[in-house]
Amino acid sequence: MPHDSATEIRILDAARKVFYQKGFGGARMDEIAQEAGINKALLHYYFRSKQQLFEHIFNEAYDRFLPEMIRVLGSEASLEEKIRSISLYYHNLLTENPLLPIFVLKSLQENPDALALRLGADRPGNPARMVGMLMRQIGEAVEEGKYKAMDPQNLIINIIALNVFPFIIRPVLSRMMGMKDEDFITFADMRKTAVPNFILDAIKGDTPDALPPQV
Amino acid sequence: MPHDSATEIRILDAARKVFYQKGFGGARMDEIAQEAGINKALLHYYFRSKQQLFEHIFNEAYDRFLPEMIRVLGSEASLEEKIRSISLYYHNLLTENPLLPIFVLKSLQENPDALALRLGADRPGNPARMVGMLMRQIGEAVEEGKYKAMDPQNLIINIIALNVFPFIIRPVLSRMMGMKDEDFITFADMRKTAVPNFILDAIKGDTPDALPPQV
DNA sequence: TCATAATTTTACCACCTGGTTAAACCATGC
DNA sequence: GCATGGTTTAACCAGGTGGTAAAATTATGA
Repeated sequence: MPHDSATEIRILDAARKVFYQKGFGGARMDEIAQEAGINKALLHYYFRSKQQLFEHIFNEAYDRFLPEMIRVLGSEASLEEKIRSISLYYHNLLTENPLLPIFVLKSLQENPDALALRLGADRPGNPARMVGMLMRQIGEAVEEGKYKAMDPQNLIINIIALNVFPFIIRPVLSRMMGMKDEDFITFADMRKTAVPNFILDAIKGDTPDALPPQV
Repeated sequence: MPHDSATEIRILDAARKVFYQKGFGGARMDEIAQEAGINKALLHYYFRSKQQLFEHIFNEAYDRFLPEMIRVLGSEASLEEKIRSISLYYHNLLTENPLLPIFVLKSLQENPDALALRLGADRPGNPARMVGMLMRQIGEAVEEGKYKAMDPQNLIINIIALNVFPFIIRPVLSRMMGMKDEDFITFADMRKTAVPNFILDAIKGDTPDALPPQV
């Protein structure tokens, strides 16, 4: 059982690169091998199958990006502080790993059930439980009259949407609005404060949630 | 050259279904043929190659969902009316075609350049031009003092993000937060008014865009 | 009715893909 | 040196993939 050998690290680096770009179905074992500077048989020597190699990469991503998020959500900070922290956190995470959102989405769509156990597991630090905590905090802040009445679940989705979406549609932005790489970086950088401001203004507003449409 | 024959329609229905679910790379010609109740050779008889069949489906999606959006953006309505209209429009579109966003994202990532010409073409009704018009309208409304100072591009991304994102992460919602199909429909239905209210409160708020983070 | 063209099927091919086998290579200890 | 065990490679295989050829079937019109 090899552990942390130079070869294994090179394989994981290559696999991460290829899987992130192409997803499970689109990735080719030969391409990963070539990217790692070895041949395909050796790849199977270290990781028995494509599936096992993929799971290494997916779990690694999961373990890398979740703990910090859980720390933020579970802290004693105020709602405003949390909203600002989450925005900064996503900004840093996605600037360093731009392909992460699409990778997760693709994986979840290609193989929904295999990942369900991981996401749904009822252990401490479980994301669902953390989201539940944040929802309670939102509910309390609303009852105290700090913010207008709203559905906590709705707010959480909005927070994540505003922070993650630009990275998901980055290719659209670059082709449709002619946004170059440096433009995107400037844009994303500006949003790391503009987004929490936008959210905080929204939840302080006076329009109740259930207002019917006027068009 | 066959046109609109019953077989061709069955093929397009089948291709739409399979391509939407699995993307270009994941789709199998045999599966499309079986779904259409014919065999693979006939598929190639109607559409010479997988690539051509795929482009039919992609262009069809593009032509179906864009004109109405352009009509909304190009109308004489006020900014508030447009924001409400866009939210309703996305809600209807994505409720009827839940797989559309992921299909577009996947396609754009798999084959970015082939679709660039379509998105970037400088013809009237070109999306980039419509977005430009909306950006000018936002800028004017801000100058009139109706809303706080903000970056128009930022607002457009926020509008789209809040409307589209829930449909993109629907699989996450169902597994992580235990949201059943009927729950999601209720949730999305509520958002079609909650989202424009959220946005309008946000842009009426008093926090300037450039406030530095406080955490 | 029957020739002609359009439609549909059967059988097939070349190529790619994940995975395996067996042999070769190489470090280590004696 | 050389035996041993972990590491790496070349060669290969079975199954699946997009695509094609040619025969069979069905519609069309004179």
